[in-house]
Amino acid sequence: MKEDTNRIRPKHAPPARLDDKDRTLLGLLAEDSTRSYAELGNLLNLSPPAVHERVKRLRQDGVIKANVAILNGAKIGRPLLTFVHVDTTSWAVTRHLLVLKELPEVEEIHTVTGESAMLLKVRTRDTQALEDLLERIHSIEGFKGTRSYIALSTYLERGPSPVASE
Amino acid sequence: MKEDTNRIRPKHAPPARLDDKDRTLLGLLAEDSTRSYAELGNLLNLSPPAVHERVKRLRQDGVIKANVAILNGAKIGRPLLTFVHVDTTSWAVTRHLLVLKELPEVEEIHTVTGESAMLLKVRTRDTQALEDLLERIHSIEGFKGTRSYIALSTYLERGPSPVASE
DNA sequence: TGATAATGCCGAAAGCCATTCGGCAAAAGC
DNA sequence: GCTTTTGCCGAATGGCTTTCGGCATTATCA
Repeated sequence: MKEDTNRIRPKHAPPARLDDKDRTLLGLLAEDSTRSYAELGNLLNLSPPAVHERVKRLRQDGVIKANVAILNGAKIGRPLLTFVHVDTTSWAVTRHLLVLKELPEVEEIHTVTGESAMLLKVRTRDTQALEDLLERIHSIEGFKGTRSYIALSTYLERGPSPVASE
Repeated sequence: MKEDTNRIRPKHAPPARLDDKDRTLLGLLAEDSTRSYAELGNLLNLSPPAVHERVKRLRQDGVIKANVAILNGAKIGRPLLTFVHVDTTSWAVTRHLLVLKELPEVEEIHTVTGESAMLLKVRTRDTQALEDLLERIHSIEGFKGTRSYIALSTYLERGPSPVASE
């Protein structure tokens, strides 16, 4: 199954064993990963090497997937955020949507429950660029239609946070 | 307008002037922010201090909003990703939704076009936790109902990428 | 066009910080 | 009860960030 290579399925990722220090550490890093191990150590009552070992372990276990810079969509020329529900004639067609991964304006691709098969999160320069993208999607065989929801204001946007307790 | 403090509106963030090196630099950092200035300098044909100055400027200009660790939702006890469309009786009610910002399972809050006023991205431990959240939303006055779309598989999930050219 | 200011870069140096290592204590396994 | 494992610390090292002075190029303005 070549198509499954880059798929993220919950069943493939059993929860890791984390203690309270791990969880607060993850919360701190999910908020700001530029903090030094010394600073984190102060907040956790640990020495810098101890914090380092925990981070290293969390990385190896795949709990920390990556460290990335969060860019301001508007300031990099993509002020328009849109959620696109994609209707298909059959589930097999969803495979063809993976070509959209190569497009820089496409940020998320999910298969979802409900009346449409897939959900996209896309960020474009303007409505024209959104239209171009929708045109491209409709050109692929097996697509019935799309429903787009344009984000007017964004009040919160962050990544996954660790649960408070075990 | 106290309520606008944390709102992100495109009109408040005019695009920054970026050259090609800025864009490739942003692309690299959005992908992996652990790269050293020496490594980035090699890729950009710049010295480490030059890269540092650019990153510093991009941070000050708000182009780089933050550096964060991306956590594996499944491994931190939140395997269930759901998009929730929230219907309200009036637009004013959307203000009340901001209390949801405090909940760790809520990752995104947007006002959107279309039949419902708001769109949430939430990540919970299980369907029970999702139900608790929906119950909480419905308990707030002014809400008509919700439509939830559970993510079955996630094929792509990343942040904003800079545009290819000016 | 020519003087001046501003920008962006480099190389060198300083200092902080990540990273490694040895050793220890507590917990877990047998 | 002994052994193994785990997690932590303190010290030391090396790499990297960060600062600084100076230079070249470009922009500004007369």
